[in-house]
Amino acid sequence: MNKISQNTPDCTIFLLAKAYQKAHGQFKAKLRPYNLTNLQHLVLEGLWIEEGVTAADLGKLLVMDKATLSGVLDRMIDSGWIRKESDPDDGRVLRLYTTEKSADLREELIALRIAANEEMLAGFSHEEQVLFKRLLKDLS
Amino acid sequence: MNKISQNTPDCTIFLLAKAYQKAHGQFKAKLRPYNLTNLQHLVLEGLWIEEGVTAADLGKLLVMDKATLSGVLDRMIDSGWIRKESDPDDGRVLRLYTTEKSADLREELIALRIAANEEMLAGFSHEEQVLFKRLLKDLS
DNA sequence: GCATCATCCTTCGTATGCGAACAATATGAA
DNA sequence: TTCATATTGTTCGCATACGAAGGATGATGC
Repeated sequence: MNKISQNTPDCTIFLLAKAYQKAHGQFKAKLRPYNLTNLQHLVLEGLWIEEGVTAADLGKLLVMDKATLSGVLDRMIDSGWIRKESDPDDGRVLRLYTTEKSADLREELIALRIAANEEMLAGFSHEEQVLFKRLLKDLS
Repeated sequence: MNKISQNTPDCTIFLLAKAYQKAHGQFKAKLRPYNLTNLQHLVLEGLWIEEGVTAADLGKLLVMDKATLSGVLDRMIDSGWIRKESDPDDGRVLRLYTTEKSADLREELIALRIAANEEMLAGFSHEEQVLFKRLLKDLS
């Protein structure tokens, strides 16, 4: 049991995965009362930046596979967070818009994301936080 | 499109998720020739540390949900990487062992993980690598 | 010895994540 | 114009993830 605690730290990918899983899980718990998943929240943040964005562009924005996005969008339409409109100029394109429901919760949900980020980094000094973000950005 | 590039960097959880996804995807590509998934590789590494480990203990070791692990183990048995044995002293317990197939590839697969880690961190200085690992460890 | 509780594993349901194939549509070259 | 090609979104298949419930088994208190 403690053998692995001497071994796995050499695997940074493992550490990265577990750090991600923990942060993801904590944010997930915060979102549960809203019946939103992490990915659905991310889609809303994307739409608040670019209302009427194309599904393809949103996928690029969020670095998300279009196959994954397709299902997420359908579920968000079913639960009333967003709506689709087909582009009049290009029959292939879907444009995405937020609904009143999401507009009403916008400030609350953005605050939730900010709080989740702060909680995750709470144990770090300011310098460590800046460095950590830079290192992560360099990796992506 | 560039609006989000000014915005998402404020979300460290997003950066963490994307860094994880990228590292995960690169390792996944390396494992494809072996018909192994990332999680299956991780299970093998766990078994090489503790042959005959309990499924429950392995889950704790790898910080993995037992529900997830159950399916992973079944697929690994089907593909001949591991085998199950029920504990003679405790009828609830399954003990996991590697097969010859995985023993034969052990050094190769461990080298693969080391290479994947080095590639991921190749852009960092030694100091940055050490610091990055420490920050990740602190998060988990 | 038995009822209660804890533990181990499985199964189910829902939601990613992503490669691959596909239909519908647009675009560009001949 | 028409055919080849590219793009958009959907669907399928497989593999995580994980909460929740359930069945089998062990341990504990009385």
